Amino acid sequence: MKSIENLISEATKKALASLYNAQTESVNITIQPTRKEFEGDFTITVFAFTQLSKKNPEVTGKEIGEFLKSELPIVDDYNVIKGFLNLSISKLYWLEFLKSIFNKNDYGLAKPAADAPSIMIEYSCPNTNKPLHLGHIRNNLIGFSVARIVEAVGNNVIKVNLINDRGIHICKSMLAWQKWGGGETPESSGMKGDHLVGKYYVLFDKKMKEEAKKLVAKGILEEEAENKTDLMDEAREMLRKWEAGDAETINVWKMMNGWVYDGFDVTNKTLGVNFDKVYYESETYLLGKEVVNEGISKGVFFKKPDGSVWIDLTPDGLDEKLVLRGDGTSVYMTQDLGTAIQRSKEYKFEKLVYVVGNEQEYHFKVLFLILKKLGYKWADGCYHLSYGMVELPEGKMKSREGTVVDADDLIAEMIKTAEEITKELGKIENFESAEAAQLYKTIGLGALKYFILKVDPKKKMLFNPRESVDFEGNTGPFLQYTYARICSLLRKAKDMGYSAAINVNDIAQKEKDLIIKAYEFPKVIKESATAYNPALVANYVYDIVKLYNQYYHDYPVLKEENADLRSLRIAISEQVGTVIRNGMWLLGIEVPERM
RNA sequence: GAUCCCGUAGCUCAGUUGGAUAGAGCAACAGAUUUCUAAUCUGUCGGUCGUGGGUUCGACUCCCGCCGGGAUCACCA
Repeated sequence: MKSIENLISEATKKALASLYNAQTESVNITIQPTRKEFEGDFTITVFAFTQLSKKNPEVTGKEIGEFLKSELPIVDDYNVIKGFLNLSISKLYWLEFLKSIFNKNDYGLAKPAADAPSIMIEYSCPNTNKPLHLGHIRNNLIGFSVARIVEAVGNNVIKVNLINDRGIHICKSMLAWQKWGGGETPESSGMKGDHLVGKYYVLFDKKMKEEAKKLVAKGILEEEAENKTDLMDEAREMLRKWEAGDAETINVWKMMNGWVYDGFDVTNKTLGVNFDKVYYESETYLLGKEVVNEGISKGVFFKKPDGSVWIDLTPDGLDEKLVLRGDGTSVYMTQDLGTAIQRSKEYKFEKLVYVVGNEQEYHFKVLFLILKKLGYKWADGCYHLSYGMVELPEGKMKSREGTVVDADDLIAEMIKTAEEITKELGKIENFESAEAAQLYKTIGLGALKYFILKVDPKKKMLFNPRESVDFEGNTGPFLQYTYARICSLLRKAKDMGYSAAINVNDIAQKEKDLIIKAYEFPKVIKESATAYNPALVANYVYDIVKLYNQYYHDYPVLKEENADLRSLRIAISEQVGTVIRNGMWLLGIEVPERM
């Protein structure tokens, strides 16, 4: 079925050709929803056509409107205000449209064909030296939601994680645990593994600073002191041992990373995010070296006298960039080159999306440019989904100042608040305790996820703890509530023997508004997939929910005595419920059937 | 110093490839429940869209300058 916009657009071109004898190949026709203060459903801006018609906008609009009205059966009427041609689409058409999507539980969600393009999305990418925090939550939620959205427009999606499980930071935790841990484990301490390891990372930092302070007192420069501590030496020594494959070091490393993975799994499972494939840096960090050699022979890279390898990007307006250290060891760029190339061999993807914070924009610009210069065709399909930092009312999160919002704490807090508010409202007296616990989780996480996803990923966002636990207005629980209320309505309808049906030939304005809104759903998903922006879906769901609540308030459904009207209202309610459920699915937010 | 991003109501955010009188939520105030879930709905208050130019029939949107905030430019990750 052709979209209305297409029909209108084509008919308008026909009008221009037949009325004004115009060439319409290159004419761009802008069609937008009519603003609600005017009569009509779609609006064509006619200013641009006055050159073709040689008449003023009013007259041009009228002539085109008249043409469309007689030519297009779906156009019932039109009016022209200033240069705007407002078209009213026939109510019968909207009812037909409603019929066409009605009972489709997966409305808006396309199933990817087997031969559909593949898109790889990398997100999360934590270090294993400390637990996840609010920044990771934003990353996880964006990555997971974008994956669903991209899938819903018909792509095959491969969700991947790249865990930074090696390096000096992990050695710091290990060293501190060996020195002062006394053999403590998650079991013996009762601590979640990632938090336990994080505790030793913090302890290392504290002890090292104490040592550095003494060095400064002895006259060593402050900026050099930390690097000159014995503790840092020991940590570096441990890293060397790790790289040399020292058995004892590897064992401790494996054990402590295992604790961290168990911890991450719990957090990710609670958040509801997952991956198709997990990469570990310990397995990929050597990958890029060969590529560097190839690059030298291809003349893309060059070697400096000290042996370090560089690429000159000054012709591209960037700097010279190091791709391999003088001692032959990798830098970040080396690994990322190698990993990307390996992935391209493992999976045939058309796009590779990196969900990474905007502080790394330069890095990815360079990475993609190098891949392109190395001749990889798929480099054009690489995209850095660069999201803004999460800030707190008192400023940025700083681990040194202890202002980092821990992911597990935050999630627990949201769930607790959901419980308190639910109990306060006294809505679920007849719930089993397990059912109630599930509901608190659904609501608490719904609030958190929606709070984060409703903001454009590209923008930095302010996380105000007080506002995040607000469950009224433009919030996740508000959307969930509307869904639950629809479910309740449908349950009652069923009990009363009423069913949904579309047997009318007239509808109220608010009903038409809702159908039009539902009509926009697939379009919104497409836009949101193109822009990798879940906020478009979030804001859309909010819009339709707001419209529906007004409708719910103004129009009785079950109390309506006219059976046809009643059935129509049930049908509309059910359809809105489907849109809410599927929209929330795209955001990774669950919806409760009662709350 | 160079490059990039951001600046919309007291606060948090929307605002489609440039379109009509710039919209929501929160906060404040005033209302609506014998009626399908009031986590709801309605109303009031709130704006020189940072600022000055330019392009255009038309600019929050595009271009240039300036002001303010942030990020990046490591043989760190």
